[in-house]
Amino acid sequence: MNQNDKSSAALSDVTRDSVSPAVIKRLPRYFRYLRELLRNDILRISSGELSKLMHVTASQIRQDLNCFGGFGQQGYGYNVKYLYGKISEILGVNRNYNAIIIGAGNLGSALASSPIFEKRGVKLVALFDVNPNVIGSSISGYTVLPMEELDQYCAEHTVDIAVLTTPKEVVRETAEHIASLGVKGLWNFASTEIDLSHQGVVVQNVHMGDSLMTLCYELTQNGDTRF
Amino acid sequence: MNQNDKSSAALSDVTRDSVSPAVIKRLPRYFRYLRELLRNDILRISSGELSKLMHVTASQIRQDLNCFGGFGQQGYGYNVKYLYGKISEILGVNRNYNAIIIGAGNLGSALASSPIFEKRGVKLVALFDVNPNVIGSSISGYTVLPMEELDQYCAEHTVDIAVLTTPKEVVRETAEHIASLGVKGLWNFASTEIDLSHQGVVVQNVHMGDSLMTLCYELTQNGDTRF
DNA sequence: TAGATTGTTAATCGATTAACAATC
DNA sequence: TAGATTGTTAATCGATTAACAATC
Repeated sequence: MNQNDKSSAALSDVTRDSVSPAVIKRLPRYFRYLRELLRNDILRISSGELSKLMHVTASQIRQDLNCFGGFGQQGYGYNVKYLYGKISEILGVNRNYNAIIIGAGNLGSALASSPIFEKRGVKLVALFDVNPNVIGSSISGYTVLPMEELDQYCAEHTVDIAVLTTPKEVVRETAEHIASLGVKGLWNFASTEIDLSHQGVVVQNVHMGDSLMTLCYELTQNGDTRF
Repeated sequence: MNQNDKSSAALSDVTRDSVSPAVIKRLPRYFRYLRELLRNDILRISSGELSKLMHVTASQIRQDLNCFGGFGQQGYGYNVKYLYGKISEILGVNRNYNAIIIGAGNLGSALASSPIFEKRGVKLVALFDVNPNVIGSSISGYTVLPMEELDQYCAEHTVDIAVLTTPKEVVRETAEHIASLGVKGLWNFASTEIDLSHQGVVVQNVHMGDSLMTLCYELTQNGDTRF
């Protein structure tokens, strides 16, 4: 949307050069803050102002954004709408990726019912499960399909992302199966890590439990009058 | 459990000195792999073997573990059971922290029904919600309590961690309210970031959406024959 | 033009890796 | 003892911050 040819070409050139993982990990955070600014009708912001808001240095913001091109203007700052558009483009928000959920248990249902996909331009298209009690039931407007239909479904539809919310015991074989069907992205919620990079499949392992443990660690360090 | 006084004292000394954030973030991963080794009756491992398993350098493993003390033995390697115990201790797994969930919606229910707390030595003790349709219902054996009873509950019970699964619109005020009741740890699932470090409250913001966006970014970089 | 703020280079800081002496 | 592997120091690498010239 609203993209001019010149900067779009420049963008592709730059994004092909590998950008540091540290920078990439920060992009979604910029995306969130820019959206919030836009929601509050703030149309212009300097790296200095944004740095106060986000609690990072202005230097880091300018450095980060410049990995992808000169999105600002000297003496003015950044046009929030334009910058938001660029970050969205970089993150692939306007690519309309299709996602399926494998495992329509509690977590799968929670994800299906949440706006998490929609807000990031990802379209949830189907849910699958092995449990006969769940198959055929309706979750957030989706009829849960049996796993037996997965192959056919993937053959007939474009599926970019599979969300894995199966028990961890079966997640590795499920992942390999899905990869064999040509799905190129896995979003894995099982605590078992998956690596299919050798097959050209990108994986994000979520590990909510690690986050809980880090919290416990910090609690344990932090004063902790109970002990 | 099974802790000898000398090494325990040494441990406290070391943990008080601040360990680098990069190391801390890796601890839960060691915890996971060590548990898995133990489950497979592997009682001894060298940094070299563990490095192959975890796809990190042996040097990093030895460096990381040494932040907390000499847990290995030259010429032998590491005793898996002992090391697992030590990491557990560092992460506070045996401290029996109590947690409550605020917001018994889809995600809150999913967490309550999962073994995520139990596996890390955290005890879920109650769920709260504002929705009259949810209050009084039973989720995974817990009767959902009305938010009005939160203050009294926290006064009468020890609550270490509050899990925030409320809509993001109310998460900041909820967080401040909970902090005012003396709860020292927040596990926040709303996409709005919370910082209450000035009040001595530790917070882990989960941001599942950021993970999804990073996946989309990688998909976009990775070949991506659709475009 | 003068003021402001970016883009970018150089300096600093922290984290990772390599190497090896200590030691089981 | 000889072999293996840790603990630890030193070297490298990458990421962050500071500084300032370019420029709107």
